[in-house]
Order: sequence, then C-alpha cells, then structure tokens
Amino acid sequence: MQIAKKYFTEGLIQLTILLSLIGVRVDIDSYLSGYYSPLIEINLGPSSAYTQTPFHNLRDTLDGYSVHPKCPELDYFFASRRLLDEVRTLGSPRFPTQLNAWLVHQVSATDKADCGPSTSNNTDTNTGLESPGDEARVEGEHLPDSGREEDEVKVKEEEEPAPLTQLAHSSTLEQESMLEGITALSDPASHHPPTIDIDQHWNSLLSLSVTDLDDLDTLVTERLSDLDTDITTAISQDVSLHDAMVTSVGAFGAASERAESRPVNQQQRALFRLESTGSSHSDASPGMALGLAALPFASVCNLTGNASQHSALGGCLDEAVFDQINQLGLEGLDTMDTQLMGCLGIDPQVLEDLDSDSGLSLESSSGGPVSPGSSEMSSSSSSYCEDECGATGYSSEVDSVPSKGIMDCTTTWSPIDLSESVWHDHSYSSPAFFDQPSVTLPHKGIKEEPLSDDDDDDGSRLDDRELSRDELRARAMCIPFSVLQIVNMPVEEFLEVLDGHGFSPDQVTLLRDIRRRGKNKLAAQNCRKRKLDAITGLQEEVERLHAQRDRLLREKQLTAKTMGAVGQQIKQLTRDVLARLRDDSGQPLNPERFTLQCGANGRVVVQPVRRPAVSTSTGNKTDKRKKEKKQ
DNA sequence: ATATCCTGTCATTAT
DNA sequence: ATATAATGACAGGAT
Repeated sequence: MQIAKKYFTEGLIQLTILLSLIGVRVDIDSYLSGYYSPLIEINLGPSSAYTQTPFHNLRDTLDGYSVHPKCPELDYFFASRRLLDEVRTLGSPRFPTQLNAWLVHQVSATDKADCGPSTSNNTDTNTGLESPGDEARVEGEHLPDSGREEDEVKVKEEEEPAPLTQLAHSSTLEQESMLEGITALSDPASHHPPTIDIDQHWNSLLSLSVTDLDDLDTLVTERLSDLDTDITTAISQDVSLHDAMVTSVGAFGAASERAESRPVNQQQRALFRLESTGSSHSDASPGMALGLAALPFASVCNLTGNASQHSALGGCLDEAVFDQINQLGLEGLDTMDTQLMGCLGIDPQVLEDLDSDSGLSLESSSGGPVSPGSSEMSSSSSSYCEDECGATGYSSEVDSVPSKGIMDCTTTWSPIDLSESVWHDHSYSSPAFFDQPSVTLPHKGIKEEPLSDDDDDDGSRLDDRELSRDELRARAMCIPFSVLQIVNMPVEEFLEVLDGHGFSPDQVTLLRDIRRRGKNKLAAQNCRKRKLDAITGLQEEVERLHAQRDRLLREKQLTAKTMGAVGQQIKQLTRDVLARLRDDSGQPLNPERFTLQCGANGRVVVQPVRRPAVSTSTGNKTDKRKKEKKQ
C-alpha cells in the first residue's frame, strides 16, 4: 500500500506539473469538494505527499548529493523563481506550488552537474549568494525528513495560502481513502486495482518526465549558463574595448609625462618603438626576449602572435611593451639595440627611415643608402629623428613651396648621417615616437616594398621626394628644426624655441602650423586605428551573436520536441486513467468524451470534453434571440 | 577611366 | 587661455 501510495502521490504530482506545463488545468479542489464525487476515482488532491515529495528531494536522495548553500548554481534557482513570479503575474494558469519545488530541484540538478568538479561556468557571478543559498536550503535541501512535510507546507502557505490550507488538511488518510475509493469504484469483478498497468504507466510517466525534465534541466542550465557566459563575455568585451581606448590614451598621456620628466630616455624609447614595429611583424624575435622578460603575458602574446591577425590590443601593447622596456633603464640599451637589429635583420639605416610617420607611411621612407630626410641639427643639444614622412600624396604640393627659400637655406640643411643622430645622440626627447601608433595596419606591409623599389630606382632625387610639405616649408623659412623635432619636442621647449631664436612672425606661425599638423597627423592615425579596431571588434561580436542565435534556435527546437513528447505521454496516460474510471451507472468513461483538467487551485478534475463551442453557443444565442423575438 | 583605399590636412569640439 | 587629443570631412595620390 505504501508503494502504491508513493506511486500515486509522486506520479500525480508530476502529472499535475506536466499538465500545467502544457497548459492543462488540474482542478484538485474539485476532487476534494466532491462535486465530481461519482467520477472521483483518484483523489490526488493536495495530500501531504503532494507537498512533501518534491522532486529535488527524490533526486537529491537518489543521487546522493546535496546543494551547498553557497553553490553558484543556486543563481539558477533564483532566476527560475523570478521567472516563476513573472509567470504568475501574467495571470496565466498558475502552477501549483509543486513547480516551485521542481524549480528548486533544478538547482539541485544543476548543482549536481556543475557544483562539483566543474564549476567553470560562472565563478564570478556568485556575489551575494549566501543568503539565497540559505533560503534554498530552508526550502528543502537540508530539511530533516521528519519535519519536511510540515516545513514545506509552511513554505507553500506563504505563497498560496488558500489552497495550501486544504493541502495541510488533506492528509495521508485522505490519500488512503482515495485509494480505497478507487478500489471501491473499480469493477467489482476485479476487486484488486489494476496496479500493474497503472504502475507501468506511472513508471513510464515518471521515467519519461524525469528524463525529459532532465533534458529540460539541461536546457535550462545551458540557457542560463549561456546567458551568464554571454553577459560575462559582453562585460569583458566592453572592458576590453574600454581598456583599449583608455590604455591607448593613458599610454599617450603617460608618454607625455615621461617625456617631460625623463627626456634623456626618449631617444632610446623611439628606437625601441621602431624595434617593436619590426618585431610585431616578425614572429617572436629572439632579441625581444631581452626586454620581454618582464612583460605581461598579454604583451608577450601580442608580440609573439601572428602579425596578420592584429588584435585590438595591439596598439596598446606596443606602448605597454616599450613602457616596460623603458623601465628597464638605459643600461644595456645599446646592446639591446644591437641584438635587436641583429636578430631582426634590420639595417639601422632602414630603421632610421622607418621611424617616420608612425609607421603608417613607411612607404615614404625608403631604405636607401642615404637617409633622405635627414638634416643636420643646428641645435647643439637636440637631435630629433629627422625623417618625417607620410607626404607621399603631396609631391605635387611640394612645387608650391617657394623654391627660393629652399635655395637660400640649403646650406643649413645639409644631409647628415641620421644614424648617428638616432643611435648616439640621446640628448633630445622625442615622446612622439612613443606616441606614434603601432604599425599594424594591413596596408603597411603591402606598400612598403614597391616604394622601396622606387627609391632604389631614383635614389638621387630622394631628398626632394621624401621631404614633406612642411619639411620643405621649414627649409624655405630657414627654420633650423626638423618637422619631427618641432612636433615631438615638449611644449615648454617648443615655446622656448619660439621665444629664444628670434623667429619672425611668419616663422613662428609656420612652426606652430608644423607642430599642429604633425600632432594632428598622429592623432588621425590613432583615430583610424581605433576605428578599425572598433570595426573588428563589432564584427567579432556579430559573429558571436549569430552563433548564439543559432544555438538558441536549436535549443528551442529541442525543447519543443521534448514538450511534444511529454504531451503525448500525458495524453496516453490520461486515456488510461479515464478508461479505468466509472460513472454513476458503473459504466467506464469514454476517454474521448472526458479529460483530466488541472485547476488553478491545484485540483485535478475530470471534465467532459467540450464540443466545438462556437457552433453550439452561437446556435443557442440565435435560438434565444428567436425566442425573445417571439415573445 | 573609374573605384577604392590610404593618408594628410582642416575644422571643430572636448579635455 | 592655451595646448592637445579626437574625429568627421575633404582632397589628393596610389593602386
């Protein structure tokens, strides 16, 4: 008897839940009230077992695990409960409170799956979970078996007082009487209830429901974990973009500050910048190991990664790399230069040319035998890297520069071996080298070769060709500073230059314009790089969202398929139950004419199948109208 | 010849 | 107030 009772109670609980899930209302109160007393064969009303047999207890007991109150998977429980509350607020068929227990059970299921060895899904979203964990524990996880029934009834009473009063009143005795009633209403010929068949059905239903609910558990768990993962990813993505921006800006700002505080160090910084440019396009230069030893892992990964796959952090990491390198101090920089040059196979002469234009206009700086843009510094103490390239599109505009001025001032701009000024003269700070964005644009490498060929072709005219418009203007105005010097020198020094060299107003204006244009050129390059990075990031996000959408659609299809199977099982079970019920005359009920309905209050009632109400109702209405008209 | 891309520059705004 | 960064728009050269 206890076994049959257990089957009935547990099975009916699940039946009620499943009927609720597919929208069938099970009116248990109707059974209790006795309105359908002739038809009541199974009083599966709110018995004590109805409330004290939550699935999670069974499963937890069977599976031999329990939920730790601080288990991160308890988040799912509260998400589920929130969803349940939302469903309730919609006024849709209210789920019996067993569903609450089922949802609690979901926590247990997920806990079993994930709380143990694999808790990698959400490790960062568990803040403030202690109280939920405690609450979940109160609701059924760690209740002593002796007091479980009463405690759970209390929990349910908090949510649905009215029916739960009935639940509390419906006791095991009612269940037993219900079973007795079933026996009494059964065919007298077969006095024993068809326990075997019903047991099989119940077992079938239980197995099905448990299995399918496990599937649903899995789906729910995956869905929640996906959402969690997506949220985490979105946050990290956002942070990454933000970091990319902020780091870049911060690096620039820091570079400026360092430029002011440590001007001596910046020539080397510029050199390392160049080295970084080269290394970022040549995999894992061994020479970089000297400076990379202390670099963050991300920086190393970025440097050692494929250059063709430029990451969004590439620009920032360049600054980070050289910031780290600069922190190593001046010691060993010369050897580092040599090592880097040797390992990278870069001719120092070439590097001198590559320095210009933040690497984005490398095509304008050839690796010719003579540094075309170099010029001897009239300033005794300063030597900026001279070649300010990126003027490839202005060869025609060079003509507009007054050639007369150039002729007048040519003597002060005799080319020098820039390698000396670059590699040995560290007296001038050049923070802009550090500011220059990393050479990561894909077109850079493409443009590099043909232009070098061109430079080889007519290297004799490199001086004029390589000079930018502002460079020529500076020469024309007899300004003893190169464009890079003007652009890269600190603002204080620039102001001193403006004031202390007795420049004419035109020269001052030109100096300011050169500096402004140079700064703006770098800013434009950074801006474009950021834009490309943002586009790349958005494209990746689109791909990710597409993948997520596809996955969710597959899950939706699987869920619908599972629910359809559950519905079919329930229909079959309903037919079997109805086939064993008898009406007042002792005749078996026609399964085609009756159905089991789950009421909002938790009662399961046997109701006649409603005929197509449209025709009948309209017909009745028309008949009534006719009668009224006749009257 | 045309389209597209790249780059420098200007104007404007924000910091 | 000034310098500078950021960015949209435009122009011109390169491909």
